[in-house]
Amino acid sequence: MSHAPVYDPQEVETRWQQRWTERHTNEPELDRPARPFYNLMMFPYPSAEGLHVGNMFAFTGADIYGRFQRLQGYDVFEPIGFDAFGIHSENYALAVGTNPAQLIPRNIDTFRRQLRRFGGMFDWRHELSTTDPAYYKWTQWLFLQLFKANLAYKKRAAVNWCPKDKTVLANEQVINGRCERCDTPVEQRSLDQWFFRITDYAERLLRNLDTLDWSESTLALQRNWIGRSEGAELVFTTPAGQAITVFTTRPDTVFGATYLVLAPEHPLVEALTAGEQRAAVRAYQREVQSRDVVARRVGEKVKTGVFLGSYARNPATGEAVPVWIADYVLMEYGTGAIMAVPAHDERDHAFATQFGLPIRQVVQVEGEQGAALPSVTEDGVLMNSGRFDGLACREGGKRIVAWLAEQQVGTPRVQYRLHDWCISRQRYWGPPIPIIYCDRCGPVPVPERDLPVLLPPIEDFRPDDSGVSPLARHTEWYNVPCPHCGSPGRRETDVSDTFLDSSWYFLRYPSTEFADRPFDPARTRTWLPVTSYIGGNEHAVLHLLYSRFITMVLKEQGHVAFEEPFPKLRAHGLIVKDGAKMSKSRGNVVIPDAYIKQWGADTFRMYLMFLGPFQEGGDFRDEGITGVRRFLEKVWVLAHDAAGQADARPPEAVERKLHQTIRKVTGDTATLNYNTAIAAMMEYVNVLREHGAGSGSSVRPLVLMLAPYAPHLAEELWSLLGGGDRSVFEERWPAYDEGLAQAGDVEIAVQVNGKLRARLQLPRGASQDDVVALALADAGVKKFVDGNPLRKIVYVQDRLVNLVV
RNA sequence: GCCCGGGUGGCGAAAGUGGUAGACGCAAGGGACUUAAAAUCCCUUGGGGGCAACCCCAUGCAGGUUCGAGUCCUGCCCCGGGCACCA
Repeated sequence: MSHAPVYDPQEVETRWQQRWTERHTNEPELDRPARPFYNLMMFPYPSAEGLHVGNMFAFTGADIYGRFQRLQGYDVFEPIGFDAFGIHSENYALAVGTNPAQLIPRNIDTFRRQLRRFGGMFDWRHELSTTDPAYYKWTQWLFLQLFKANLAYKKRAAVNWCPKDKTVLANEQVINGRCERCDTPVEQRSLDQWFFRITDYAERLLRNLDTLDWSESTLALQRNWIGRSEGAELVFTTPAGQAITVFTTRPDTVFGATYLVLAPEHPLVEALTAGEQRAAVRAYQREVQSRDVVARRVGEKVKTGVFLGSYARNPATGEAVPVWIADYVLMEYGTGAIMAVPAHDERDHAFATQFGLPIRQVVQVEGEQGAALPSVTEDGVLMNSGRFDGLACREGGKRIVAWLAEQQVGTPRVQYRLHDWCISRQRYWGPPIPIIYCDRCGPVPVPERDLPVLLPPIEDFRPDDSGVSPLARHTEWYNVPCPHCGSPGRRETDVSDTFLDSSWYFLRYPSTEFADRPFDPARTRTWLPVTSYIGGNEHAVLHLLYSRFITMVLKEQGHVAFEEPFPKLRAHGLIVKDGAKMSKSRGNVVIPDAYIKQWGADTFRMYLMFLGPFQEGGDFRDEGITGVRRFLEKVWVLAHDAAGQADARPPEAVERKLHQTIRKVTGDTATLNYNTAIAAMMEYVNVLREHGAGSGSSVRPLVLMLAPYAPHLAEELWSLLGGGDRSVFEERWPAYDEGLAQAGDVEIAVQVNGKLRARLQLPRGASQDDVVALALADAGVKKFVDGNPLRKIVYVQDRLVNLVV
């Protein structure tokens, strides 16, 4: 009969959260840590709705890992902050008609309260927000470093434009080619925008991936995004001598190139258009432009295009092939021009069929017959290709490029899908790009001593029809003297992309108290690169790629000593609701507050982790939560009972299970298999209860193992079991003894012809002869052996024996 | 279309290198305690057959390798996520 008091999670949890704050439990020594461990999780964007279950799932998983490492004896630094700039905040602010500068602090307050309540091991001394001038001063500084290194440049690029709202739209604000607010069809506009030369680093970004300990899924996403392809640039020449350079990954098929297609924006279009085609070409260019940036890509794949009225010479065949423009060729990739091989490319085939262009087969694939078959495989043999006939595609391609290179009309070439990073946003809610335009000096960087360029607190932050940021209306702010020559200048009015804010926040955390430097060299040496990064694959490409790029640049400039910020990264799974991603529009977003109130943070944390494998995610259903709560109550009672008893050595069966459990939980926690670690602890509790109850020596290790998962409860029970005033997180993770974990008896499966027929309970280490003899003596086995001679015996020590007859 | 994950009981899920499928939990059914209910505790629970001890069938589908396949190989189907006219 237990005399344990009632488990009241609210009371226990608030009490321990207070103590953690008072005693600075979660604040490691940053300057002289013995064993630094930087435990990073992806900082949230503080939405008005508050932290949702998806955030909590991610943070809990990362927090368990941090707490586990702390119990291993590391000085764990687990910071948190807020990614509070950006279009989401701004759109919400527009919707409610309040300046985001007023809204964001409120949202952050809510998040801070929720993050404390769930029991994260956060070092709040080092909280940061990207909207804090003390932070974005250094975001602007970062821009200046790239500018000075000639890695930032300005270029005209298309943006989405809503003609009714007269504003620039982000891609995510365009729904089916229409403005998400007013449903007006969106157009393209060309604006001068700032870009970072991330493509200069494409090869390094790709190659380094092989050295990183990352989730396979994240690596794959990043490799695809960088999108390396090998091919060649080939030159087609017009009778007038104009060279049209195309990029192809299949130079082996050049003999089948029966026409050329340029992107409608290609600079040569004007010069290549014959007089009689002028009107049609203009009309087509206008039509393409009238579509938004998104529709150009995801629109129907019906091929459209116009003949320019001119021809160019195929460098391989010497024949004149017609030159077209079509929107299926993109200016941003390759050279903006392609040679079309309709016999072996689906898109070219569709286009050629539609416009009656010739199709010539140049690859024969074994087993495939017929000239009209568009085969894109590489394991074919060349045909209709002059002296290259009969060569395998790969080999033939190489020789054709070499041959064309001799004539100066071919070069091997590697292409990346990755584009330069456009960081300009014609918006209000971001860090102003620190550039001043001067008529005499051109674009002049704001001197570092003048940073930050403060975002002015303006009344009307609505984007307007000028196509420039609302900041342009703030004349006091906008008009400044040129830092070079002092003549009247104008500020850059675009702000930078939020991804720039988040591309370096991990460098800032250990150094938040330094106002005069972005990151302190000594602190950075101690704490970086990040020891463990846990986050979702929604950031697999943009954030994780930009952070790597920025770190490479900082390394080159001597600001940091490493070029990969996250040597170890694990992607967690997605929490879905009723089989679908949670989103405001679906109305299936789960807010954790009510669950924490009803069940307590410890129960809710464990429930989220018990739902399924952390790295796979799962469907949120609240039915199972009661099982976790029951488990914690059992632990509560066991600990209270044990606290009142003499500390006896547990019975053998309990001791064995204990050591097996420590082994299992240690391994599973280290590999983020939290669901099975929890199951193992449940099994152990079941065994303890079967043996009546536990003593201190059998319950204390359980409390330690539970601590990362249910930190408040563990603290409470640890102090009850003699921990005194010390936090359980000052203790060490329990060790297991392999000998004690080994079972005395084992169950050996007996199979006849691979089918299970009996099980034998035997002492560990029984010999094959003994096992076979005992197996043959078993009535059930005898029946199936049926007097036949044994043809073969398969014996696996302490596991099974298979008798083959 | 391409690239990643997945498909196992009523449900969430377990099964180091091929070796006793379904641990752990939920739900459900039965029982104990109770005036009663809740809570708690005990038992049952993949499907089928048999009074039984046992037997047969079962890890998306179809083949294959093996003494033995949820696990490996080949070809499909379905679901989730990412990219998407990238030449």
